[in-house]
Amino acid sequence: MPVPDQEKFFSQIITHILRRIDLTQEEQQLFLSLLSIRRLLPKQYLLQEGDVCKYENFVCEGFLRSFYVDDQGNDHTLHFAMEDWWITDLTSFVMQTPASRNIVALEPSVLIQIEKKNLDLLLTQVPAFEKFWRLINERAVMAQDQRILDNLALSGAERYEALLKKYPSIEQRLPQKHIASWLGISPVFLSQIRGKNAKKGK
Amino acid sequence: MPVPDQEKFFSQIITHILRRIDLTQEEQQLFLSLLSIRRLLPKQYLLQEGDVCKYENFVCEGFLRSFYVDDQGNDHTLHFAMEDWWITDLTSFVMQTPASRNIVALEPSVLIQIEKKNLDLLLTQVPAFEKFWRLINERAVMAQDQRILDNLALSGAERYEALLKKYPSIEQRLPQKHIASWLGISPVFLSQIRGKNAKKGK
DNA sequence: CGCGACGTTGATTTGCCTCAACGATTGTGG
DNA sequence: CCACAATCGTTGAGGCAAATCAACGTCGCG
Repeated sequence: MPVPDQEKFFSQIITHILRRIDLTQEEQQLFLSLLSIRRLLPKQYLLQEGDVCKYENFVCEGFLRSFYVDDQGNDHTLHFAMEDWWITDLTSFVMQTPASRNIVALEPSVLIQIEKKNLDLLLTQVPAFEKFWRLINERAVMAQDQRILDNLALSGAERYEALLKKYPSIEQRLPQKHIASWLGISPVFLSQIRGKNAKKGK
Repeated sequence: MPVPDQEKFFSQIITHILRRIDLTQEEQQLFLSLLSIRRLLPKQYLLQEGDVCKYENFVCEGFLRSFYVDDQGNDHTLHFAMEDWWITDLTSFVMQTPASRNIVALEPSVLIQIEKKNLDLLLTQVPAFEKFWRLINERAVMAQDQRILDNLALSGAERYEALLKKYPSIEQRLPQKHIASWLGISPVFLSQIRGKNAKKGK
């Protein structure tokens, strides 16, 4: 029995990919044949610490969070992912080693997954995908570089401001504690920042 | 007049590349024809904030540092680069926009440079290089991801310890203030950490 | 209705910074 | 070759940003 809406999600990822590289019909078909669709409910785990990450995941719908839990049980948010974003534990995926982090759905989500061995196959069969992943990685490097810079150069309040500027609607979609965790500050402190900003009529 | 030691540096970068991808003799020759060699003295700038970054730079010899200077004049170290590493301002290079940061030599250095338009040409002429840069970017993503995680989850002292574990000889090559700047702590505080570690017989 | 998750607010503590003074080292010009 | 300046690391004192702890109100949900 076919996955409901499979066509819709496949066409979504094809659109996403054709924005960056050109593919023939045959190449597109090969690509699609290597994918699978995965649905997650809120609080459902896509990856757990210790497991080997088998997939690169493209988010068709929903919202995911990857985070690390330290010895004292505090969790630290590494990444978020929403529609048209990719998410994985890259180190675990590339090296096929146990993951150091968890990935969990925050909303009902639909993902398209490609398995490691299928991705390897795809890259040899259709070299255009090398370019695609070069570009994806390139963007990731630039974004992470900026995040590192912000962590080094800005205060908690400034980082929050920068985040809001880049993703104005983030607050509608995420509990504050996860935003705080991504920023690297405590939820209590984020609340204080918001309190001050509110007074200043921002 | 030929650059002294050019052959040596070219063979160094070819070795570096053949570790990751296969190339024919012709492809290697094309690649080499797109490169240029650059020498820097200590304190000499490779890139200055505001300039557009024209090159990807491969370090044959020496040591470089990229850093951002904030409004208050504090500098923040983004990256180091030593032998067989690449360094650039990726955002400036990819988008051809003014750089937000500086890159400076800390030691006498020899770089191999490839210009943006030559790299673009190379990528279309020799698709194997797409794979090469995908792999380079992949490594960068993994390394930066770990750095972000360390910044979120570890104290200054712990980050220092992690750095020493990964690069035990880093202290021989870098002044402490640059290490502190990379770690995101003040030089004074790093000195205190070292003082405590020394007492504990570490 | 009652419980648990979340955000807020206030009090206290702490990790790290800034400022300042001081040796040690390096480099530079006389 | 030496004097001087400049740079660097160390050490101590005081201060601030942000964490922790705790109590409380709100909301959504079983």
